[in-house]
Amino acid sequence: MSLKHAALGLLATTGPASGYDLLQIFDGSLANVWPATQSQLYTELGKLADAGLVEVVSEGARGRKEYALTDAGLAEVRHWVAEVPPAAVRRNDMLLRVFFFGLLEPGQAERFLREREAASAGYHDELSAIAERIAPETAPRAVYGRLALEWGLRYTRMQQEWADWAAEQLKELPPAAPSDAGPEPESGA
Amino acid sequence: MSLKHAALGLLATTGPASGYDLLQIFDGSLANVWPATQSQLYTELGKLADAGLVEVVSEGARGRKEYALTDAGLAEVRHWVAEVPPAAVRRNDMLLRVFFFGLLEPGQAERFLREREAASAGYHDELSAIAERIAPETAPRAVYGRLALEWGLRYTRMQQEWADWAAEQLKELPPAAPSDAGPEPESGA
DNA sequence: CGAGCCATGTAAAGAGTTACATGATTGC
DNA sequence: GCAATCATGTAACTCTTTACATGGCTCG
Repeated sequence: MSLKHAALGLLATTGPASGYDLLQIFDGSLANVWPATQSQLYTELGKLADAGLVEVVSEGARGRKEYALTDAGLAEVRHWVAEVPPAAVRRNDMLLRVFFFGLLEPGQAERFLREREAASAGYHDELSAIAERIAPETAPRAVYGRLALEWGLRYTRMQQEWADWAAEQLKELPPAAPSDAGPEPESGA
Repeated sequence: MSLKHAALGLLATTGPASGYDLLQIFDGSLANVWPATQSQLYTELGKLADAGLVEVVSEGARGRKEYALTDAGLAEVRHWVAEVPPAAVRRNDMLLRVFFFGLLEPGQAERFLREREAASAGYHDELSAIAERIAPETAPRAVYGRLALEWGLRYTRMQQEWADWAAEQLKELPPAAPSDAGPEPESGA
């Protein structure tokens, strides 16, 4: 549902571009919020052209097709950004695993959380590095990307702190006598 | 990829259950981290049975089929929880919109962020209410669910604070003279 | 006996991923 | 000429959503 709008939005902000061009941008800045594969992008551009939201404005070397937004496409993406409420629930397979900690051996859950803590810290550092790289330029085009980046910094820090907190919580738990809700459903249960 | 493990995990923690039973649990506690539809669950249980990860242990009234984990299923879900690294990137259509703020009229982006701030605050309150409802019981089975709940509390607060911060940032921006990276790609560009 | 819940399934369409397939151009 | 990069497309498969379809049981 949103690759459509991601493609329209990119065309709107960067001007006419080929599928290949858009793909570079996806793999660059946008990959963290909306990854897309080559296959998917080309298919989507075809559909958008059929729908009249984009049009081929020039054909270059090697069969290169340059797409540009139509007025309808611009209206569509503006509407989507400003007026369509963002999706509320997001799937989270990390948290899904947390729900099933009861199935693990003692220590495994804590190890899991410590790994998450470290991974979040590492990801936070990566984002910090990016932030420093773009900050000096104060690139005017990057303002909005910087808002997203700040979200990432806060998110990764939050997750790091949460993982630490959660790991500490587990320490304080009684060793979970396997009587009540133990991880023993086995076949005979 | 994970509905499979969500279903296996539920069967593992709650013991044998029908598709209908699992659906109630999905719509209850698990809906926030991994929503599933009725259709999807029944199909998935069928596939899991074919794969030998679950088996029908009894058939009740109204065609009710009760599924239980097999040893293979238990091994699979334990492996998934403890050893398969959680997915790194998560799509976020809210942040995708942020990248395209340049397309909006002045004020629209700030309004968007204020709405997000309010929505996050509201969601935070909902989670708080849930937390208070389960806290007094100190239900021993809910420990892990509480870790996830705390994640939600921290996440919603983080997002609320970020949205406020981001809205303030936009205020401080120069009114974006439509010279450089302006939102005017139009047809003639 | 009818409403509401219990309970299961299929079909179709929209997204996304992975793999395959092809060929032109540029620069060394 | 060969490698890297530019550039596009198709096919098969999986996952998710929405809608359709069916019927049994329970309680008032």
